Amino acid sequence: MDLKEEEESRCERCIIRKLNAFRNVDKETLSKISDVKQIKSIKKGDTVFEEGQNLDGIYCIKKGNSKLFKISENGTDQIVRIVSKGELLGQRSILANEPTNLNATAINDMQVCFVPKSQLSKLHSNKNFIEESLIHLAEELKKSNNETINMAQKSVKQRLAKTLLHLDNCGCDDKGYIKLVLSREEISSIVGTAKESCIRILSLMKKNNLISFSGKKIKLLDREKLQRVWLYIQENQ
Amino acid sequence: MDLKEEEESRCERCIIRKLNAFRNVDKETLSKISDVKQIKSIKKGDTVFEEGQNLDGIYCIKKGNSKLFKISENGTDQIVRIVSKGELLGQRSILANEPTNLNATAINDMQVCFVPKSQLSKLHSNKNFIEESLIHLAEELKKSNNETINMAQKSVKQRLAKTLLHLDNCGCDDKGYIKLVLSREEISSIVGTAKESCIRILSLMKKNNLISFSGKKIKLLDREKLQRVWLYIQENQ
DNA sequence: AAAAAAAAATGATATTTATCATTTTTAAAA
DNA sequence: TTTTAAAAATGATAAATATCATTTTTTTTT
Repeated sequence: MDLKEEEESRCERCIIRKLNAFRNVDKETLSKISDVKQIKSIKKGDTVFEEGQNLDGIYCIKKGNSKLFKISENGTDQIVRIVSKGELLGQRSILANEPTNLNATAINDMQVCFVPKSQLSKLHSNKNFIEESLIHLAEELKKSNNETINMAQKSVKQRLAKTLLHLDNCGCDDKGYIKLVLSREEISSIVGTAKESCIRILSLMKKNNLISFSGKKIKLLDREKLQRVWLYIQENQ
Repeated sequence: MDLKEEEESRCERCIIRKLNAFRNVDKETLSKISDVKQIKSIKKGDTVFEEGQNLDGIYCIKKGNSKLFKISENGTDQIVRIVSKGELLGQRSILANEPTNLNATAINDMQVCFVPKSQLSKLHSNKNFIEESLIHLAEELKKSNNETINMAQKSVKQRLAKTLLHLDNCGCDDKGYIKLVLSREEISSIVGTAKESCIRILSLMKKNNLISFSGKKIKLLDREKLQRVWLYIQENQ
């Protein structure tokens, strides 16, 4: 077994362990799709796919992160989702057999496994796979509905607190800083606000000892208070 | 065939014709589920289901409209979707096998067909049905993502214009008024704003001859201009 | 290391939207 | 029909957020 194969096999295991969509697919089918799986490297800032593009497969993230976003007329992006290791990119589009409705760009250097449509159709006949996909889409729909409601009803401060808690939940480094390093502009694209507003509130949170910075990196100092900001329990500040 | 059976059979045809989810299901399976289908009447303002409730079936809307919404802490609802004749209620929850995440209430007097879970599982083994469900959820997810983006990036005026165009698209009466009559508060719950803000903008639109009123009913006078408001093409006003 | 460019931070101000109070209109009940 | 209640409309004001200008800091390039 040469290095490349070993690499692929490791990726496979990673998918099996981490990926809901493939969790219940039998080994035979998995080995069938893994035969043709291609591994691609995508540099930070590079595009995985663009809105309106016809995909001929899905991407499984092996390493790194991608942002799913829409570009608005005035140029400010809206990030809909951050996709991480073990998750799929392009699933909705492939399942609906439609062009993508969102852009996907690498937030940092990525490695992805590409599974062509032709191979996926093998999985399509697999009842477990299609049922997992259903459950996954149902889950995403619930989350997305909640996001809509949050955008409509929560203040920028609340949404920012929630975003920080969410990013923190996705992983910290050994010093407690949020692993996923985003620019202030990217953070405001998640929150759905102007970057100046975002920066202002971050500064305020720092002053109030809710968070601290190290360069661009952010560390949460008081998760409980941030949670209370998110839930809008007002206190002296 | 007594009246009740005739009624049921008409309902069945309505489903077959109008409902994507059942479009490709074979007649045999359909007749199986229609045997146990129950017809329920739901009065305006009454609850179909509440957030957190465990459903034991889905509702097909035969007549009337329902709003899917979430109640926020401060009491202002956020309407996520208006569901109309031929569409399903509770689908996401049943497919994910989870409690509902939204409330469903009758906007006007409704008639619904209730299909119990036990009957649906027969459909679950039906490849067409489950694939249609996948496509439907994928479509809903795309719409919901767009909603999130609109909430984040469009003004109240733009969102209101879009809401009016959408409601108008769902049907008008013979005099051109939007069929679905909503209170100002319900409209603002769709738009995601305070009812006073909503009323103010409606008044302004009326003054500018974009719309007219007849009681609570609204008629669109200039769909093109409303479209331009939605797209934010500014003009003298 | 110095220069240039990009990102972050801050201030001043304008705009949008929400909130509270009040009046008017419409619908429902007695 | 009169009374009562609810919904819609309007005004005044406050709060939230965006925008533009400028400075400071960080990062990148030469």
